[in-house]
Amino acid sequence: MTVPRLSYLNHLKYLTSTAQSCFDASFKNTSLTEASQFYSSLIQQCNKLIDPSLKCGSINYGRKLFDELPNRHVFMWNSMISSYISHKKSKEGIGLYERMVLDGVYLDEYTFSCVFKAFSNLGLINEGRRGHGLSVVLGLEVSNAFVRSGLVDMYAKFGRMKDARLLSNRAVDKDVVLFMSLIVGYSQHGDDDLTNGKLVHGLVIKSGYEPAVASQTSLLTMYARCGLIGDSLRIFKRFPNPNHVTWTSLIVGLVRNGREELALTKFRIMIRNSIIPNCLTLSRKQIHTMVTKFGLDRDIYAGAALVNLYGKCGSTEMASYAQNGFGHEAPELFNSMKELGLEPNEVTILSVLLACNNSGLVHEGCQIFATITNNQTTELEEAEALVKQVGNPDVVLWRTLLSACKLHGEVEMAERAVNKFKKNPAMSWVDVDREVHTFMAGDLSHPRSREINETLEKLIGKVKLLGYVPDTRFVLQDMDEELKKRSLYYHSEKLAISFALLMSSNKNTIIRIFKNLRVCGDCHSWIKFVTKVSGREIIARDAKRFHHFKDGLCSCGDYW
DNA sequence: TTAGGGTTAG
Repeated sequence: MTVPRLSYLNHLKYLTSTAQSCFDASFKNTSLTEASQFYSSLIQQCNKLIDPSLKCGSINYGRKLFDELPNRHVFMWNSMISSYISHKKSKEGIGLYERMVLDGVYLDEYTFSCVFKAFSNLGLINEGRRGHGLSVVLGLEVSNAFVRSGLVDMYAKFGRMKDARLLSNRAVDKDVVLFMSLIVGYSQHGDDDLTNGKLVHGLVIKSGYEPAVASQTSLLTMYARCGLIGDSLRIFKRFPNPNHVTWTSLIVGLVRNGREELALTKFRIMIRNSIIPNCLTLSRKQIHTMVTKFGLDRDIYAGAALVNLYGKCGSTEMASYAQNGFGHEAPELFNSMKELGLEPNEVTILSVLLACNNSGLVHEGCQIFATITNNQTTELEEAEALVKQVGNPDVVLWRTLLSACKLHGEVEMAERAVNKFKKNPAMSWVDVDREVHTFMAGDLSHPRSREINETLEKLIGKVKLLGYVPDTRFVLQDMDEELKKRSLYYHSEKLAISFALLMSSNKNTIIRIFKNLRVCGDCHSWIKFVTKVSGREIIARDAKRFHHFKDGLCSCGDYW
């Protein structure tokens, strides 16, 4: 049979209606095979017409054709849905999927293999589960690898690694796509799932997919995020030609695990190997000269990172860099960014204000704040509303708001902000032999608590001889003077430092501690004395900035 | 003859 030449849409209409009548006829007709063959060839022609219009990106035109067709084959529904999803229109894709369900269109494995992605894109977990149920009822979860990996990926994206794992266990024929979804899931949500992550790695090795470069980098990231940087390094060594993404993943992993110096070394090796870093590598590495050398100072992220140099980097080298008044460059850089027509975002503004604050550039800080706000009070109210909108605002957000209130004398709002974060208990972390130990004030839970307290008492005795006087102004609770002194002695940072001193006698090893809140004035003075009596360097990163204590002095110049 | 995963940032 020849198909008459008609306009595009009419042609499609003709094809589909012919297909439908042919399909209807096939039930009455004795020549069923012939009819169904003709039917499929017609449907193919239809999709050949409709699919390219979707693939070329003219999705609206494709939809128009789709809507006007008298009969739509499941191919067309699927093409339409997958086009929506790949064009970042998951909502529309799901809309069509739901219409298919309501209209009683027969859903097939192609429908499900793309629709789960739309659920995870939109964070629709309940709808996703319902879709999962439907695929089970239709027998597609079991029979089709595409459907299954779509489901595993969806659960992994939702962070429901247990469900993802359960589903993948059921798959007899695990393929590389399934493994990738699992590995990426574990690397992003798997802080408590290291055993499973390792297990998956084992399975990947067994199934022969290990050499795939992409999954290797994911493995590297997975181990780094779980704190096993040694394993990341081992994986990295096996790369014959690591690219800039691989390098960046390793460097970011090292920084995350507190190995800044090694990260810097790796960064230098990377440059020596002629791997050009991009703004992502640099925004972590935070190296000013590199940023300007590669012309990346126009990039807003690199710019923000550059300005943020103060707050984040824990390496001695960077600290001394910061001490040389680098903070003065922050406002200049900020202004040149604006001159270039780059709109600063909230991170840029926060960073530049932080840098001004750290360098005592009050005037510059106020000026910058003024340029971004016309009506300051209203802006502050908006800021407060914004903070409240954030699902679970953390202490950093509230503190940012608080500093803004301070700047504008907004006492009432400041009180509200203070009330939100004061509940956070003070905690300190210390890294000893690549293991992180956590301490809270008066903490007796550490297995070596008794020895830690002995070390601490001895230290207090020694520093008192050098002139340390407990400053009880930093105890806010209402109690008698002696008790106040005792409570100061057991602040979390004092416990963490005592533990580090107990564990390592090597004078060259720098002690690094982290604290979730700001270091208090008494501890600050105490730590300065401790560097004198122990001859050790101590680096403390608190919630606000970074303090480098050495020979009885601190890099912040007692201004923080 | 319509389908699935992919590492890095403040």
